[in-house]
This record gives sequence, structure tokens and C-alpha cells, in this order.
Amino acid sequence: MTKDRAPTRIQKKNRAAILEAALEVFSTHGFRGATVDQIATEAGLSKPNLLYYFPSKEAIFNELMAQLLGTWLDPLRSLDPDGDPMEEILAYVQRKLQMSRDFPRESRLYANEIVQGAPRLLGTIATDLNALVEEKSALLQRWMQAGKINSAHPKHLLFSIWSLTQHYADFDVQVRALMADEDPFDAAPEYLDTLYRRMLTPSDN
Amino acid sequence: MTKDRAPTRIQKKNRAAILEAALEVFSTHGFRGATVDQIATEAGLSKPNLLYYFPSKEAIFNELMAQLLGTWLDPLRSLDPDGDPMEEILAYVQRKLQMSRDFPRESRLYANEIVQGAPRLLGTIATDLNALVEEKSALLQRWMQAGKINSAHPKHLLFSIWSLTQHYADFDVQVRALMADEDPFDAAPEYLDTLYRRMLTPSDN
DNA sequence: CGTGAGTTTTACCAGTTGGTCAAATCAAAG
DNA sequence: CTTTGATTTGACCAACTGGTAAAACTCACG
Repeated sequence: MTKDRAPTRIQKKNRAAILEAALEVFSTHGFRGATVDQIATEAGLSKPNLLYYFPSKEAIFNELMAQLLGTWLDPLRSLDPDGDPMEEILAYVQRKLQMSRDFPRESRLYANEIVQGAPRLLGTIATDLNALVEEKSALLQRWMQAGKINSAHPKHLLFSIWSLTQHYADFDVQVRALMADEDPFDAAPEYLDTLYRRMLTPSDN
Repeated sequence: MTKDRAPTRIQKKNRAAILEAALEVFSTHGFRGATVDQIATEAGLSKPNLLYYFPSKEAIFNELMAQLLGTWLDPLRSLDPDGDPMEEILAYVQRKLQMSRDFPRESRLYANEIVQGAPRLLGTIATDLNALVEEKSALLQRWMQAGKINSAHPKHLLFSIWSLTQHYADFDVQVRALMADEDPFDAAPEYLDTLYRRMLTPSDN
């Protein structure tokens, strides 16, 4: 049994390799569609060797998810109440879009889990994410009432930002199949910037 | 072997029950995560009995997909070159949104397949869907050049419509978890109508 | 009613799944 | 260079997977 000592050099390397491999496999097959053998091979280990580092398939998945959720919500958390409303929101959109480009597997891992009903994640969503969303919705509403941005349902506004930005990661193969040689991420930043600018610029009345 | 006769009453009933069950199971677990046994039980049949009507798991999936794709693209197909541009687009958005509310499983089935790299669907996308998208992109561009709607990348415009509307089906559990008792589909139609109206109303210059 | 096609079931199979175990190997501190 | 804990492996298991074969049943139609 591995005791509660500081992790060995080998432990650090192998646990990292396993999580990297698990991200790859889980994000393209979902939890049930992924196999421990596949993850082990991808990580360059044998299956029993992998299970020496993690007690079960579900344990790998949970650690991966916990790690992901920590950083995944950072952009929303850093929506600054003291910044300029329009610029804060537009910057948030661009940051989310960049994350879709730079970490598409993380986005797909999350998408897979939600589309399939979030059986292993609903608790976290209903508590942690909900609290964050409530806080930021209230902030958006204050901005709207102050006339800094146009009025809109704040939660639907957040949903639309998630949806539009993560679409480029989650539906990547479709987007690329329909855009031929053009890189989707060339025009996407400007498109989304324009969309939210037009949507949120206060109409003078 | 079932010959090429007209389908029996029982055949009609059971094939329908199987496809209905398969939609339920495939849409919540993806292809690899779904099991034939699960589909059979859901359809009220034994596994061998199910395999009397369909030769394999993949055959069920393929028929389901073919059936889905036929109707799924109808709203886009019926985007009318002779209608009023703004109203045509807004009506398309609302129709897509209604489909997300009325047929969420179909949307999730499709989402599952795309998120996982569309291994069984990429051909269709690259040919059939691509042709349709090219046609409608050209139409949108004509409307833009005629000044009927604001300029924007036509393909990104289509992607955004798909993304925003299907989000309410694909991420249903998340959306509902974050909206408490409020029904997402109460405010969504107005939100999307406003969004695209502001986005596409020609700025006078 | 009986008869043959259409339908369902029981029993089965080979391959894969997540996971265990004890033995073998390795690494590093003394 | 040895000893002890960390690591890796091969053999294995029970449950499940997609799919098959043949016998048994059911149903409509003459």
C-alpha cells in the first residue's frame, strides 16, 4: 500500500501520464465508452500497473473532473465588478473562446458528461456552479439596471456565452468539415465580439 | 429470413419500439456506452428478439441517424430566399429552439456523435450538410450585401444559431440545475429573438 | 382446424470489461 | 552491494459484451 508520503518522482510522472491519457480517452468516448485498457496503453502502462496508481476507472475520472472544474470556471470568477461592464463581458467571451481553442479536450470531456445527464457531476453543478452563477447573474443585472449594458436575461446571457464559445471545441469536427480550409478560430473572435457588442450596447432611449 | 414483403403489423410495431428505445439509450450513453441488452429491455423485447429485427447494434444506430438527419435539417432547408430576410432568420431560430424543446433526445444523439468525433457520420456531414450550408451561406451573404441584414460571417452565423438553440437540449440538465424552478424555455425565445434582432438589424450608415 | 411463415425464447459462444493477486523486478538509501 | 520499499508484470476472474443456432411457439389464412 502506498503510504501518505511525498510522491516519488515516478509517482508524479505516471499519475500525470495517466491523467493526460484519461483526458484524451474520456473526452472522445465518454465515461462508459472509455476502457481502462485504452487509457493504460495511451499512458504507456499495463492495466494492472495503472490500477496501482488509481483504485478504479471512476477514481481517475473523478480526479480529472475535479482538476478540470477548478480551472474551467476561472474566467467567470474573474469577471470584475469594478471593471467596465462591456469590456469585462467581451473579455470574458474572448477568454472562453481561447480556452476552446487551447483546451478542446477539456471542453469535450465536460460536454460529454453534461449531454449524458451529468450522473457523476450534478451535485457539483447544483452547488458550486450554481452559487457562482447566482453571484455573477446579480452582477450582470446591476450593470443592466445602471444602464451600462442593454437588458437581457442574465442567466440566458451566460448560457449563450458558454454555448457559443464551447461550440468551437465540442463541435470541432463539424465546424471544420463545413469550413474547408478556413480556420474557424480566424473569424470567430471578431464574430463573437461583434455579436455581443451589438447585443449589449445600450440603445439610447 | 424476412423476405421483401410488406411489413407485418408486429414488425411495424416492434421496429418502431426498438428505434424509440434506441433513441433513448443512444442519446444518453453514446454509441459505445449503449448496450443492445439495454435497448432491448427498454423496447420490451429480449436481446435475440431485437436482433431478429435488426442485424446489429450498428444497423439500429445507422437507421436512427438516417431517419434523424432527414427531418433535422428541414428548418434550414426551408429558409426562403424570397421571404423577408430578418423574419426568415428569426423564424428559423425559433423553429430550431422549438425542436430543442420538443425533441431533445434527437439533439443529444447528434451532439453525442459529433462531440465524439462523428466517426459514423463524418461522410454525411462533409457532403450533404456541406452542400446545404454552402447554399444557405450564399443566400445569407446576398441578404447582407443587399443591406437587408447586418454583415457577419455567414457560416459563423449559422453555427451560432445551432449552438444557441441546441444548447437548451444538449445541456438541459445543467441549464435546469442553474435555473431552479424557472423553465428555461419561458425566456429563451425572447432572449434569442432579441439577440439576433440586435445583431442583424442593419446599422444605418 | 391445420399448416407454414412469422415470431420469440432458451441456451450458448467467444471476446472484452473492470479489477485482483502474488510473484518478480527495480531503485535508492545505508 | 545489500536490503527494503516502490514498481511492474503475468496469470487470472467473474460479469458483461455483441451476436448466433435451433428449438418452440403464435398467428393469420385457407
